[in-house]
Amino acid sequence: MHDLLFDFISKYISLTDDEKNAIVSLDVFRSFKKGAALLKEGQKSNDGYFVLKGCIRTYYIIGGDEKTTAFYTEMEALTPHCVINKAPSEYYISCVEDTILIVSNPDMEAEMFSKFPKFESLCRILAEEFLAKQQINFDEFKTSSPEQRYLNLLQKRPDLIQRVPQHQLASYLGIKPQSLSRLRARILEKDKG
Amino acid sequence: MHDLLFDFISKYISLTDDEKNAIVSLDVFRSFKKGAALLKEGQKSNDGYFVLKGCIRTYYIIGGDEKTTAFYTEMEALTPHCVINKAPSEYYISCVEDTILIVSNPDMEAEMFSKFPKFESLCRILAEEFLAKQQINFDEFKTSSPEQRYLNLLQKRPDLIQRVPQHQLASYLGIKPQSLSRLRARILEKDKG
DNA sequence: GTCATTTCTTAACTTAAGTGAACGTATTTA
DNA sequence: TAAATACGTTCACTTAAGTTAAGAAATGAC
Repeated sequence: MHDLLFDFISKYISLTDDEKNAIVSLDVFRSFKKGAALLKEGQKSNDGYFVLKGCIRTYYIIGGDEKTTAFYTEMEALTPHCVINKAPSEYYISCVEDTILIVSNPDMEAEMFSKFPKFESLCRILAEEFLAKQQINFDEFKTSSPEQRYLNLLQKRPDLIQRVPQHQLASYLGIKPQSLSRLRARILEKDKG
Repeated sequence: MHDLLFDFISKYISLTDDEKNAIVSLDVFRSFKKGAALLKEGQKSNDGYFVLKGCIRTYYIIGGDEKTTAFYTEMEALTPHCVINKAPSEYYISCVEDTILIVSNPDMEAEMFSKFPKFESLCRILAEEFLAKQQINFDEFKTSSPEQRYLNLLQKRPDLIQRVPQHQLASYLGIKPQSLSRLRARILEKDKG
């Protein structure tokens, strides 16, 4: 379990045994059951998440129905907006599967950063990297049709299509569940013809 | 000009005169004319940008036409994807108006970070903040119709609608210029009725 | 100032997504 | 186990975006 994390970190910076021990001793590894709620609309929280195993999603409830906007899987990090702007959360976060997370908070991070400045470098690099990736995702979303977005997802994150219910995928693709059904039927029809 | 920058930074961290001088002596302030190209598809570059005054945009050329995906205005930073992944750029960057930028690169940043670790904190905080903001933008985009997105933009960045040509706004909203024209006519019609 | 180009709008037609409803099939849970 | 709920698909209909084309208005170049 810890090795998963350290292998990942080693791609960016090298850690001494001291530093590894410091992380482990923070005791931040947490397990959650499928469906568990991590954050609800209106709540304030300081918790940031890093997915070691499993899958979590963010969703809004708009006009009574769920709009899933993001999925975070292995080695992806999420700092909810409410942690940054210190306001009640606009959205929900819950577990799509049984999930193991690192749960951190700003105080803990500040302490780690002052003890081991290297960690702040790591966080900066990860944030910049994820930001650039996120921008590309957004660009692709804007410049393609729902059908293209689905086909793109099929290429880039085929696991998601297996792991996640259709109606959650639909809003992730910016459409209604019925439209996703139809669109998939359309694609199958094309492949046949 | 420098005050613009220092006032902005002072919201996050406090700088000594030494540190301010270090920034100024880097000599990173650059002026560009409207329409100037900062980066082209296929080019490699290490330059990151911070907008002091003016407006720049990123765009792709897909099937022969421009797809504008982002605008950066005063006090917004852009580290192009090609700087992060060290590959040729997928997109273009150019100036929408006469613009004054800070142009930085990883070597320069590394030097500043080691001399003044505070700058790395600043960059981490800005990246995390921008990432959370970006996520909210993306969420809003996914969960709304083109018309809602236009109305939303009218609320949140009314300046853009003045500063930027319609056809660039259209792709920024994820639609064709004709659809934006029609959509605006539809809104005007509603307001009248 | 004139010409050429780009930008914006309008219109008619095509295509695909939204909507509301029905139905079969899991999955829960009492 | 039975009833209830949630999920995915299909259908008919509505609405809005894409496409193609044409023309008016603004901008830029010479």
